[in-house]
Amino acid sequence: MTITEVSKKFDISPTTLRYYERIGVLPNVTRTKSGIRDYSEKDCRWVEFIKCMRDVGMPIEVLIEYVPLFQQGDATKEARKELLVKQRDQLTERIIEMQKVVDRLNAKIERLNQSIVIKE
Amino acid sequence: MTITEVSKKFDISPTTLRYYERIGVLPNVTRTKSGIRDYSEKDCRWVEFIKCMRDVGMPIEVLIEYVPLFQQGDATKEARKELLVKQRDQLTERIIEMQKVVDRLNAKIERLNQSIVIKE
DNA sequence: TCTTGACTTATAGTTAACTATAAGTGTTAC
DNA sequence: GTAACACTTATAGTTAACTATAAGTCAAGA
Repeated sequence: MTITEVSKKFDISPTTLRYYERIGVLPNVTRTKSGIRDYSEKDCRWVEFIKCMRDVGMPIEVLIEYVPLFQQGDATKEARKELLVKQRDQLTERIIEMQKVVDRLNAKIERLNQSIVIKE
Repeated sequence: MTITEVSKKFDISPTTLRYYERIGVLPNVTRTKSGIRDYSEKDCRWVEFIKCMRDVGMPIEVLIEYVPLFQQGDATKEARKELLVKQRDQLTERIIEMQKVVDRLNAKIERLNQSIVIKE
């Protein structure tokens, strides 16, 4: 897959895809013999993973740490697990906080509903 | 309450508190006759609300829109309700997405756990 | 062959939301 | 009465994560 195809598929600009690769968040992408990026299945799975993690606010810093660990294979399993557990826990905490805010907004909305009804 | 007290209570710097007021995200704070900020109970409730909303990622833009609506009173109840409903829905969607990522991370962690156990 | 699109490096700009600095004045508590 | 804190306006800097521009090379399809 060319960079524009991947760009469309995941809605990430080619500039950003190159940027991700440059800063080490995307493992080196497969190239044609002439040097043009030719994203493999595996490359695409990485792109999707990065997008997914970025979309929920995982910092790029964390991904920059994770990628080389992954590439080093079995030796880094414990380290990767720790990183993932930490991120999962942080995400879980944020979900709980956000759910509380949803409840709070719902209470506000409910009060507005009631006073609107009374007025009519 | 002085600005430093409020700053400590909510863990927001005095600079940020003044900034919030300046951009219109915090309704004008009560002042002493000499002009020094003297946060009332109500002022504090606003600070807490703003902090809470910012903490879950609600954009300042949205709060800048909400505050004057609130100050205009009853006439803007419908508008405020719409704004709150929209924000609640966006928050809910983000929670769902984040929960999916938590599940995904859990699956990854589980796989790592298993392969670590097998190796031992 | 020529247009279109890919490549590179390097630098600079953008956005959101602060955060800091300066420079000068005013106020309050000990 | 003075040190510690508050105030103001204005401007500039910071951080994260892109996003854009330039300037020049290279390659593949109609």
